[in-house]
Amino acid sequence: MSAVDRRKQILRAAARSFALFGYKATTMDQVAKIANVGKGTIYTFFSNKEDLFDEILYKVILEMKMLAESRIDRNSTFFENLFSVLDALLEFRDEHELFIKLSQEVRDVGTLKAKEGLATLERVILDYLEREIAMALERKEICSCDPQVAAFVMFKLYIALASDFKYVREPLSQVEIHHYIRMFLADGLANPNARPVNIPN
Amino acid sequence: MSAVDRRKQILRAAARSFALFGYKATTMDQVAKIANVGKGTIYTFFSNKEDLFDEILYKVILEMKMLAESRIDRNSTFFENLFSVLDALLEFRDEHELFIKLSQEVRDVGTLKAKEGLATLERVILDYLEREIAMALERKEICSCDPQVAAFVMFKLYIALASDFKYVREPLSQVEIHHYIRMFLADGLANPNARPVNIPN
Amino acid sequence: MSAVDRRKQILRAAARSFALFGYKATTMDQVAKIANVGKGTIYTFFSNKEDLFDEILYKVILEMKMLAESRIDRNSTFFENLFSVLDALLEFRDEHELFIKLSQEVRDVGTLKAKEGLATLERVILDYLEREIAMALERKEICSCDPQVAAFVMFKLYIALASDFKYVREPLSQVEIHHYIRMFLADGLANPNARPVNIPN
Amino acid sequence: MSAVDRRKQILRAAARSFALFGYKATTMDQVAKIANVGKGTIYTFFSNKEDLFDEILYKVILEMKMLAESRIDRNSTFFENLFSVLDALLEFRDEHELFIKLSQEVRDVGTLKAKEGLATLERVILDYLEREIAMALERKEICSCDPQVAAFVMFKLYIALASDFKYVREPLSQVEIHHYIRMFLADGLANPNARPVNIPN
DNA sequence: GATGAATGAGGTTTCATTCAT
DNA sequence: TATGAATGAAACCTCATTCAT
Repeated sequence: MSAVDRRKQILRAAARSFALFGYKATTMDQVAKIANVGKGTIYTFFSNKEDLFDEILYKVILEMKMLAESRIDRNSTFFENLFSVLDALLEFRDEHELFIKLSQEVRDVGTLKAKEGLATLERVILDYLEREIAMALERKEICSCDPQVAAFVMFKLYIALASDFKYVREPLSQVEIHHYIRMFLADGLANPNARPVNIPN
Repeated sequence: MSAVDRRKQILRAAARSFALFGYKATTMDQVAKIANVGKGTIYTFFSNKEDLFDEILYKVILEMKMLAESRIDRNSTFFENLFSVLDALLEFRDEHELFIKLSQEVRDVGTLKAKEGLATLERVILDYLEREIAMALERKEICSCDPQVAAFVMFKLYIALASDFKYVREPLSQVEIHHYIRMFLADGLANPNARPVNIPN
Repeated sequence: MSAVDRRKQILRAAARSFALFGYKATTMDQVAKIANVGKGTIYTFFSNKEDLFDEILYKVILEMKMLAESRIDRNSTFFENLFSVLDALLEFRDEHELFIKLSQEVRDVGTLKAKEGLATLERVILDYLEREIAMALERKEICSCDPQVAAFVMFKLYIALASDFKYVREPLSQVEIHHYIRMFLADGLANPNARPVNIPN
Repeated sequence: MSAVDRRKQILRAAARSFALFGYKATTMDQVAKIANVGKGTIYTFFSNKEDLFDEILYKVILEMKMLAESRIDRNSTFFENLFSVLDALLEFRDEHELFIKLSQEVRDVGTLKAKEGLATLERVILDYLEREIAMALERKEICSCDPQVAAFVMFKLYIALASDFKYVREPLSQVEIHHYIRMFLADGLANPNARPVNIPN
């Protein structure tokens, strides 16, 4: 196997383990076993556990950024863009979701550097959302609110439905997630005009 | 200092540390230092780390149960009751918030017993919410949706606003939280009739 | 209760626990509980665990010395004296046995001082036996052998029958012990003249 | 050094320390230091202290069983067989002696499993001896006695001479041990026909 | 003087990291 | 270069000893 393949395999294994068990509970032995490489091999590519973590973080940030930018169309409405990006995210859900969990476990990551890394990603996402929301406000597409709070709620709502939910009930399909985000974010629960959720299955 | 005070001090310190750093990352040395007691002292009150954790968990479950039951009025509407309980929870925010974080870190808690404890609490809350939502649906107070999803979203929305938010921005006041939950849950962002948030300060 | 009574109670409790569980496995909490006094009380009489141990040791040494001396009659034969002392020891078996165990656990006693204490007692007993055996040899009462080895075997044989045996089978009565010591020590297993053991029960 | 060598070194060090200081008083630090390995290295071969102890126990049980079976000859007399096994045991004295001590410290071993392990070994040895003694009784090779008591005394006598003795005096040679066991067990101290001990040295 | 809650040194065990092969 | 055995810092927990009541 090539060195590049090995590296990717380690990254994939680590991402999977970090997501499943968190930063502290992920042991290098576990990563090595999942990646099917020797433990020492990890250290030929990454100088330590934190570095490995950071690289995964950085990759996800980059992917998300590119993905979002490729979907935004300045001629579309806020909600059209939001749902377009949302659908793109959901297509790679398995991959990103692995990460999404980590943002909730910031507190477990011992080192300052890793903490900052996670904060960075969250900040990148929130900043982007805030700008979009601010623009939507100016165009009166959404009702008056603090863009910071709105962005944060969107972010958490997405994570809750796309990832957290399956830990307590059967996981939601892409269509269901899409629908519920529209229901809670756009229309409101008390809105009598809200369309009922149509679950295809 | 009296024994009861010491016990409380340890509980407070542990709750604080569990909430800040998670279960695994909380060391008994740390708890001892925060509580300003010797490490051994903790073990005179709690037989081990898990016991300490369980006691905090149990106390929170009890408090929340009592609090919710005291606020529900069967003659009031769903949203009236929801906001009444919400306000009660927010009054003790500092105390409960400590716990709320833990529910996000279930996966990091090593022992089965602790895991089950956390799952229990979340399940208690969700079950309660689902029943209330199902009743509201029958009375047509809210629009058609899966009560399980709606309950889950409410739960996560509360945690996001009351607790998570302050890790990225200035914390929200009780009034703001109240208002945003109404906005996202009841009225919807796209609703032109939604009242703007009035921050007293 | 008087201070002297308290002191005795602690000594008795400690002797019991040392004998049952050994030096290391005996905790001061345990001694306090058995003695029905506060843990701190022990430290008003004994400066530390080792001191408590030493005192018990010293007391037993004294008792045994006095007991042996009171039974020895220079006009009697070696075996008559041996069995006389033996019977005296067996009368206080419960009390002494508590100690006897300790001589086997010398290796568990962490501190040099305690180790030396135990060695002292064993040495006192062995020296006494050696002198008696040497005298018996001169009088041709017993067959040619190294008094050091003979003394040691006598000592161990006594402990084995009077104390160790009950950990694997039903404990032996005083009469049985007496008889078996005679059989193994004086007559020999292969001796056809040896009288069979008459167990009264 | 090879892994197998390291493993053996740890076993040897642990056996030595268990024998010298007992189970509780043997620290993993001590074993590591004696074995000249890092503390963690022990845990690459044995999952915990008890496992390390059990392995030593099991090995000794096996060795003793095989050794005894290889020496027993049904056409020989009881004492011939006894001394044959005895000599075989004495050849590996250093190795077995390490264990023998442990049988005296059963009471200090905290865990049930270890306790049972030690009891098992003692029981195996005693059962074997009892059967042999019962057969000897039927053939009138030895005088009337309880086989349980006789077996126990033989066991303790062997331990006393082969192991315990050197803690109070110069250790006995193989020939001396052989001779004294014959003297005390077969002939009796008071037997005028007993041959004097011939120490070759 | 008696007490037992409080303490921290020292025990077992885990795991990120190193390094000889 | 890839490996995994070896390592020791740091975690949890016990218990002899102290000291405020």
